[in-house]
Amino acid sequence: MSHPYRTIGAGTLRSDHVGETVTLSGWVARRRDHGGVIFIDLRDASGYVQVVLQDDENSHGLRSEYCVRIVGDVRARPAGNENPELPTGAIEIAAAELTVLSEAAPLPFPIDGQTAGEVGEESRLKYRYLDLRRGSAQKVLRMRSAANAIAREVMLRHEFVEIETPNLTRSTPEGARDFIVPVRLQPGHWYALPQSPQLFKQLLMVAGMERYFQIARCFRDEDFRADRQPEFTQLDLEMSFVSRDEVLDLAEEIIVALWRELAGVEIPRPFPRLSFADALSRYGSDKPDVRFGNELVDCTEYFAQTPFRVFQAAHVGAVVMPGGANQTRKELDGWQEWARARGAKGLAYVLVQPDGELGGPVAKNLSDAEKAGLAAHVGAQPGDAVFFAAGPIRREALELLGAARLEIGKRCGLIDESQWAFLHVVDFPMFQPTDTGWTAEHHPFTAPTAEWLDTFDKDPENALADAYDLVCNGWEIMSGSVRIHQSDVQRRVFETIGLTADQTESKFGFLLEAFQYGPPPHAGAALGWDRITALLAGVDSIREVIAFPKVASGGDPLTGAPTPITPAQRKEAGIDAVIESAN
RNA sequence: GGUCCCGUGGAGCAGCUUGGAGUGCUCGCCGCCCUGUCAAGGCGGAGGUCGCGGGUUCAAAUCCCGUCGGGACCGCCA
Repeated sequence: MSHPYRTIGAGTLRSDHVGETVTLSGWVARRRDHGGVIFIDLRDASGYVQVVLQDDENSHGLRSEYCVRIVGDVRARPAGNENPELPTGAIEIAAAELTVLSEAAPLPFPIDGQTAGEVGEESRLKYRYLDLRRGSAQKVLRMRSAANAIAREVMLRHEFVEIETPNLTRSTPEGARDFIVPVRLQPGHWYALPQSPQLFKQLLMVAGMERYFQIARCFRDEDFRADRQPEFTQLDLEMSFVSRDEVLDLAEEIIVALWRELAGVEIPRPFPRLSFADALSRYGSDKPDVRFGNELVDCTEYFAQTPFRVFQAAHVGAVVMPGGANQTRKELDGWQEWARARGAKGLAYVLVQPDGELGGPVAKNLSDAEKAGLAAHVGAQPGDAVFFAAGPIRREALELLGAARLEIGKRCGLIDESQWAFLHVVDFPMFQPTDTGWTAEHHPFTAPTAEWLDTFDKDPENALADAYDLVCNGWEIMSGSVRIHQSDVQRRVFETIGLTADQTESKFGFLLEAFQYGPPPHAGAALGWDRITALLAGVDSIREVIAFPKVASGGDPLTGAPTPITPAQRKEAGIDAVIESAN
């Protein structure tokens, strides 16, 4: 039986098919018109094959990206004309029949060819359906599909249940701005799109599902970054009757399976674990890139008696820039600008001269004893530069140095790009200070660690939460926590962050009510699926792994979204309805 | 809300520092030639409000101000 369009994939043809008559359908990737004979590279989802056509009006008129059907015989290429570069290079199709299924207008940018990857992003997104015809883009989306399948396999093997949760819901307690949707049936009332399925998955634990997962779309109305889109995908999961390590084990299993099958790399387990406190001290970040060392050095004690006013601070730290002493004045000034762009006053530096003497504007402010031992204390060699951050708030000083460390890593080529450096960051602070008190660092349902169960509300500054992040090469790719299931603990958390009973009732009364009916101990996490697939694909932006992403102003160049609405739509949606009790 | 980079025929770039005719490169497009190419080749051709507006100047792609669009980052995103 023959198929009207295709009997076999173009890219699958090999020498053993010689002699067969095949029907192929696909696109004209390239054509080479010699007059009497015309070669075209026919592309379909399986790959390419060379088709040989005799010159006639039909074949001569073929252009790039015409959609065509070819019937012809597979034959071995004439001796000497094989192309070992191509999987199908030993054979070719002698076309007996050519049907143009549809023509293509001249292309807005090259699809096949060497410049294909260099096209401006706006143009690529406007014609995303053409952009996606390119092999590299196809590969990425197919890989993402495979990643989904691998994750599902792992989850189902562990008896997780895949459950969908609403996209039209109410505002949840995460910290981001909500996208809101007017409700025609209740003018003046609005749905919120979920920032994550957080509350629903906890309700599913109350419901006795025990193990839930979902490849869930999440929505947060915040500004874009290379790794942030307003709608993004998480592999969301929650487990009953487990503690932290079982969640981390499962996460490792998912990651190892993904990297094994999609990157061909065996990631050793268990992944290293680092406390938040150590991550901050050593790397100045809660998502350290540990593909290189060059760790921060604490200098607070070292400068305890310093005559230099700037270093008479609660916290002084340093990071070394190898070979940084021979930077030009302009480059060193550039670092000051770089630091100011991050809200710092500047970035003090000392240059270790080849003879070991210290140079730079800061050196003359230091005592002789300080100068003598400084290079040894921070681990600097002659020729290095040492950057310092000092200030009243330890975390701020360390984060500035952490950013400098990353920048140094990039500029000095310290980062081993071939490496996959996974680690769990654990024991986050439970609360962070606000102008008036405390707020939850993670979210208000995050449990304290066992040591802090009795005392977290007496010492919120130092209390630790049983929360965890998974980091790869400096990207946060998973975040989760053990949840609170005891009502008295929950009540104490609300009191600590200053929520009144009325506020908790109106914000998440339904969850607290559910928790009156025998909630199981539970814990969970969400894996940033766009970031994980971007890492696997080796691309710099998650836009590359999303079929139809948005640009930084929130628009989609292809559809033109968002658009204004008509007065009729506005009226029908009830956007302008006023509710007296609204606040 | 802020900082920085980019915007030049369909694509990707150079030209801008030091103002002087839309000047150049690679690719694509159109036509003709061409029977073994695979980034085919040869000849010829078309295609531009230099993002937009204003200013300086005898003269602006080039300098200045503003604005729009894209990107990176800070803030923001627990």
